Amino acid sequence: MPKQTFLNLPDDKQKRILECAIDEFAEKGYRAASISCIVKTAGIAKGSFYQYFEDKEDLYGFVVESAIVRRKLKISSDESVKLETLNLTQFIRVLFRAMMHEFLDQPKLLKIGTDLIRDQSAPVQKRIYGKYEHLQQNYFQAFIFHGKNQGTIDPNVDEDVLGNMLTGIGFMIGNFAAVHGYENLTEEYIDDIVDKIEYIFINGIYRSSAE
Amino acid sequence: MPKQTFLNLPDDKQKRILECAIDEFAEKGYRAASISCIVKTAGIAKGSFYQYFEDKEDLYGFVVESAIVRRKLKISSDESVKLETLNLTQFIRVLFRAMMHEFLDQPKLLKIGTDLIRDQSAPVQKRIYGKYEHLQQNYFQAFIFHGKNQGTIDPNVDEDVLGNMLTGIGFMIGNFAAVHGYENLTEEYIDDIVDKIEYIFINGIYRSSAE
Amino acid sequence: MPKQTFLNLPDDKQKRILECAIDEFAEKGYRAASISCIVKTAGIAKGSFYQYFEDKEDLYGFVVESAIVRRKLKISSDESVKLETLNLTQFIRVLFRAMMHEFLDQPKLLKIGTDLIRDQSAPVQKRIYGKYEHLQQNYFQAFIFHGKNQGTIDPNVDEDVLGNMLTGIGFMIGNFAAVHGYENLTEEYIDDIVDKIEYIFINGIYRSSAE
Amino acid sequence: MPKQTFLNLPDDKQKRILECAIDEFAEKGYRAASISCIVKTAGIAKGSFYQYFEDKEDLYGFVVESAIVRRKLKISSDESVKLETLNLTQFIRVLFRAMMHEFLDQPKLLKIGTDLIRDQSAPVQKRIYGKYEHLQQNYFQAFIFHGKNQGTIDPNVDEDVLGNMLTGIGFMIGNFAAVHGYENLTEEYIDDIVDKIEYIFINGIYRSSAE
DNA sequence: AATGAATGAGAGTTCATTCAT
DNA sequence: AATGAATGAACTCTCATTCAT
Repeated sequence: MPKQTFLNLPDDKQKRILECAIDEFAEKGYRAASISCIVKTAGIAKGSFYQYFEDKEDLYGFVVESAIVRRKLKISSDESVKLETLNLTQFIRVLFRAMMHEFLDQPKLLKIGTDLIRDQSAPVQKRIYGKYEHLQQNYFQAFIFHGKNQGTIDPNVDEDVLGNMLTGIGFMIGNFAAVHGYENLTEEYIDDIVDKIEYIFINGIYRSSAE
Repeated sequence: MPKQTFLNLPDDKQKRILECAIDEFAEKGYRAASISCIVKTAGIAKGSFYQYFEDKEDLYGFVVESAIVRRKLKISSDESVKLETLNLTQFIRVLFRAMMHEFLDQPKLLKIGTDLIRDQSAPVQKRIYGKYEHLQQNYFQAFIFHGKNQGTIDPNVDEDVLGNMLTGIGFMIGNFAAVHGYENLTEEYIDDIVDKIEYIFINGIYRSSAE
Repeated sequence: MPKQTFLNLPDDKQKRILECAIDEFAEKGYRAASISCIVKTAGIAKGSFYQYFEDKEDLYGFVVESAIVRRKLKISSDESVKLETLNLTQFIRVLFRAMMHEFLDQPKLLKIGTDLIRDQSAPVQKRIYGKYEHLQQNYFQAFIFHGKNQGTIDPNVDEDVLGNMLTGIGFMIGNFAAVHGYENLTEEYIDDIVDKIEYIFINGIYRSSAE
Repeated sequence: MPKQTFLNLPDDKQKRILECAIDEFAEKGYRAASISCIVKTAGIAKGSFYQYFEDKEDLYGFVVESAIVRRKLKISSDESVKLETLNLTQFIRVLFRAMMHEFLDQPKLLKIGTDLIRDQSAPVQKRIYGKYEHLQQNYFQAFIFHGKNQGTIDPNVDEDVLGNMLTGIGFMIGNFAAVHGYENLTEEYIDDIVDKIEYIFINGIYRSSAE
């Protein structure tokens, strides 16, 4: 929803402004983020900002949207073609790898995204969130449907619960990255985590003898 | 770290101030919370506030600390004694019920707690979080150790992964409550969710024939 | 004082710009009127505006001038020829009708005109007003001279006082229109008001026995 | 409607702030008046202003109210006692003298007052005006009723028209003062004007022979 | 110790005007 | 001549914090 003026800007300038905004919103959250700070970092006049965007909320919406778009692009361009051909184990590995890579590539966008999901007491976030809510668990819903259709996922498994567990794992990874540093999220480490998750999803958590 | 002046206050006054602060931080988050609002609600003078606490951050730290203290108390006094006697199914049900009940009893404290976990980029939160990080997943760690010791939980299950999945489910429930309202978190609904989670933890998510 | 560039413009474009400016100044007053708004409504570029006019004040002066010109045209073309042939009662009726009709025909110009008269403290208005002050009470001066020459108006009546009273009535009508809506300024209503004014101008305001 | 904080201020400080506000609103009108300018002139911090008043509109309302209060006080304390005992000629002289003196004493308040009456397109003025509208022509209504009851004013004279004519004369005097300077509004000049108005109200404006 | 008025930096936003194309 | 993006000063208003009583 930025104004046409913004869209007419040279790509690198658009990108520069967007990156500065992402940095600011990710670092400080919606409320504490400062337009003054953003324009200073981006090297534009404050008046210019208001020729690009309606107001702070408009910019925020744009940042959120761009986060979603980037996310979508990532998945679809990298994996979607082959998804049909994967068996379940491969599928889940691909999915979690993609998820985890997101934390490495776009940790700030994810920070903004989780803000959006959680801080719905703030009216602005609520409003923005309302627009994109339906895009939420698409990942996992798609994954679960796929598995059920393939006949590999147990149809008795509740979709919402499983979907939300996976969303929860997303938070877990983010938290891990935040605590241990993004540089520790190596490919190997990721695969190890995926193995462990997969183990639970295959075996449950109980001792065989206990069943 | 409130000043001695605060600790000298009569207990009910201390409590009143704390409750007002909790309300404010839970509702608006750290940044948007207003000292003016807190002192007005608590019925104290603004000047007095700064004789009780160093500054806004000092109060926030105090609120967080008290939240953690309360949380611990809750679990230990209610359930810990009997935990040893439960079998796994009962154990997990008790645990999730307790978790869910927390949302009903202390939604504000939980709001503050999750703020703390998530918003670690905000310098204040970072500082405060650093002090209490080690208190995090105690719940689930204890639960998993217990299960493994009992011989009911598969020792191959990774503790961190499972612990974080459960933490994730905590977020899920919180989100559900935030979206659908705390009044919809009935006992029945909770049990239904627990059943579904349990199903996954028992059976995994895959079709038996796929194993 | 628009620049030559403006005067070179096709008539309809000039007129369009003028009308938009009138609308804006009438609706919002000098200070609140927005150049951005005017250029958008008029469909010209903001840069062009500053090639037509020196600045906002320049446009305002042009609007005022054009308002005065229109006003003069109106009176002279409609009534002046016949004024000589009217008796006093007819004359005053014609005059007030004309005055009142002005509110119906040109409420915006009148709004601008009264702004000008009243707001002389604002430096811009002061400057502009200084140029056109002498054009003020021409209406009424002419009317009074005419009446005195005809021998119908008492030569002892002070011209300035009467002229200003009539100007005051102008404001009264404007206020009535503003409060009750221009659509309530019907012919019948106007005639009624004129009758009442006339009654006072004929009889004075005192009881006959009191004289 | 200022906050209690303002009312607790020492009288001279209250007065200083009020005077600065009057100066500003009178000089620039509601819209163009600047809070920054007022606080600088009054020598208070910007933050303090917002502890005294809700917002700009609140201050404006207070200024308007104080204008009305001053006006009322003036009349009632100076003249009201004796009004009953005056004959009409004396009465009208007293009234117009009072009116004219107002321009000398409070030209700024009158400027603000007429702003209020005229500029009802601005939502703020409209709102404030709505509150005090009923106080408007009280002067003149009282005067006319008094005269009619005394049997000195012709009951056929329309009250609204006469009232508005007198209001119009108020504007006239203001305009005269603005154009010729307040220093020219001497007692003698005032009496001269009153004589001329009175002449019209006694004799009407027409030549006796013309009736 | 308690009060609450005073402070001023900083927030988001607007707008007349300039300037590069 | 025409364009419309760029500019920055000025606006109203907020709020954590200090200070005088």
